[in-house]
Amino acid sequence: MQKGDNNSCVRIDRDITQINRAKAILKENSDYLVKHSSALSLLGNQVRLSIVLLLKEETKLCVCDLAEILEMKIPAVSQHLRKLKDGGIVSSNRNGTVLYYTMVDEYVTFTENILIQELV
Amino acid sequence: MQKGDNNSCVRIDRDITQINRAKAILKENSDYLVKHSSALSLLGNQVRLSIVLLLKEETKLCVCDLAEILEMKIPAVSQHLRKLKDGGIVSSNRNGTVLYYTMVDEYVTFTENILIQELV
DNA sequence: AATCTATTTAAGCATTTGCTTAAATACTTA
DNA sequence: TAAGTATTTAAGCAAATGCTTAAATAGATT
Repeated sequence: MQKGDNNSCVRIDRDITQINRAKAILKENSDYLVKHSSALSLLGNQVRLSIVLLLKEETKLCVCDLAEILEMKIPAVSQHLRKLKDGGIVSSNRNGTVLYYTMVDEYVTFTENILIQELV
Repeated sequence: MQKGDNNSCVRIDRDITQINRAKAILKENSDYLVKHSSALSLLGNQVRLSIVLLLKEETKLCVCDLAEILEMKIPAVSQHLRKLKDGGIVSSNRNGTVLYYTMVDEYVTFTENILIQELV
């Protein structure tokens, strides 16, 4: 038996200075990590990333358009849009019965910086 | 009753040219959307984003270190590392019994471009 | 007011995710 | 080769995700 809970390791040769420095990094960036990971989890879905790409290119689209483009049911698209809206990534503007969705400025740059990159 | 399935909308005034252009955008970028959304879904988890940040700062860390830093059980961390490895974001190098994890070069830039950004 | 269109919301369900504990590997050293 | 350390893998389970259908809202038109 070693120390504490049975799924730990010992590593007497571990670098305690490094461990503490790393813990400090985590603490300093905690807000940041929460915000970014939740934004990224919203974009880490093919449907939502497609919506974002489309809104960037076409400026504004309604649920009905998006459902036709994505070949999905309207409620499914609507639920994705709600998540994007709750996450502050898109906003909506009503024109009569039609609700047009648009990218929130801040996230235009954010997603551009992501989408610009090539992956192998 | 309108056309097709009952969850569709009519929108006779919709811009068919725009719909088709948007469909083309989706088709052109389909590979891209698959790759990026899966990479982003990996980073869209607070634990994994923390690991990536830590590996960027500390160059290399083992499961044991990360478990201590993140205050998590070793198997939980190991499973996150496996996902990151399967996604090509990190790689591992054995030194004796210890497996050190490192960022894959390609993703250093990728994550830097993401992490660099401020979010309100 | 009644109806229609666009959209959201609710409820139900299958799948995925992320943890936990326990068991299995891999490498090292006595 | 036996025992120890680091790590992974497996199994089980609760919570989250993403779809579906059906019902509820919101604004426009008759």
